[in-house]
Amino acid sequence: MEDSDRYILESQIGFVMRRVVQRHIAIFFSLIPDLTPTQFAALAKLCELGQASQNELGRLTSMDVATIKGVVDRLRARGLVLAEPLATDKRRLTLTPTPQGKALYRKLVSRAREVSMQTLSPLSETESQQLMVLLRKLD
Amino acid sequence: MEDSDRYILESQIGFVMRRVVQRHIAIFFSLIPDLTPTQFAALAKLCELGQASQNELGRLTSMDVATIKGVVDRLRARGLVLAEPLATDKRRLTLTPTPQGKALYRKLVSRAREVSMQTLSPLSETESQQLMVLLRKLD
DNA sequence: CACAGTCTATTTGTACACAAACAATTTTTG
DNA sequence: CAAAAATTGTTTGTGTACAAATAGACTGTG
Repeated sequence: MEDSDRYILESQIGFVMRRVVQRHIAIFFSLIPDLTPTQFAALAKLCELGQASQNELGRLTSMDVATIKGVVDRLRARGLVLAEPLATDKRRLTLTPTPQGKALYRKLVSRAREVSMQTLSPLSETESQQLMVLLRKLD
Repeated sequence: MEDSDRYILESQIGFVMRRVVQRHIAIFFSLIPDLTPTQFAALAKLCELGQASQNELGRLTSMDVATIKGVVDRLRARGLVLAEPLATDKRRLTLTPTPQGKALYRKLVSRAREVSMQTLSPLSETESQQLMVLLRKLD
């Protein structure tokens, strides 16, 4: 009764994940100080698609409407993304990466791969794959 | 060359973890709307310790000095935590859970266990343990 | 003992993250 | 076709999260 009553914060999945994410973000920042992980994700996805509406980009990068707006606004302010209203649907804002946006993405993508590698560096190849499989099930 | 050039956002550890954390927070909120995960972590740790300085509590819950201040301020505002300057070291703020804070913690702790269980519910017992072992290595 | 370095807490500024409410526009459907 | 429903984007408010700067208090060493 005593023992089962104890709640060990450090053993909870949420707590451990928060710490792992903190470490990951620190690694990201050390290798890519130019952009935040979120901004890079949005830019990467937009470069992959070539074009997308703001909402669409948010959905594909798992960002809330309010969040993606902020992220896109900052990318626009830095001249990495262009936004234009869509003629055929006046609700939508069509986003396109600018040449600078594409260039920055191309420059940073290898470092982004390195971020993932460094994050997983305490694990063996097999362990890394296992982890990804398990995390995907929680996705 | 083509294939190794592709950067698949959805396969990156950071992206997947962000999504898993989002799901976890949603589960947390559905079971414990009273407090945020962070607030609960701080309260739980403080109840475990009985007492701690603000900085100490921050370190033990992996929160930045500015973050723990905000969290503690909100717990104090709700009468869950009491803060008193320490006579023997005037820099420190001694934190103690109030009776209401302790009562709330006792009330919520079983639900917090349930949050962890629901988060891990897509995994078998063995898989959950594997995941925790792997995440701890990235910690 | 003095003072340089460390520690604690606060403040400010930037950036996610999400809920809720709103306006403007499609789209659906009765 | 007209009203209802859904979609897109914006705004506001709350809550992490972290960097950097500051002030006050302690500690250690010369």
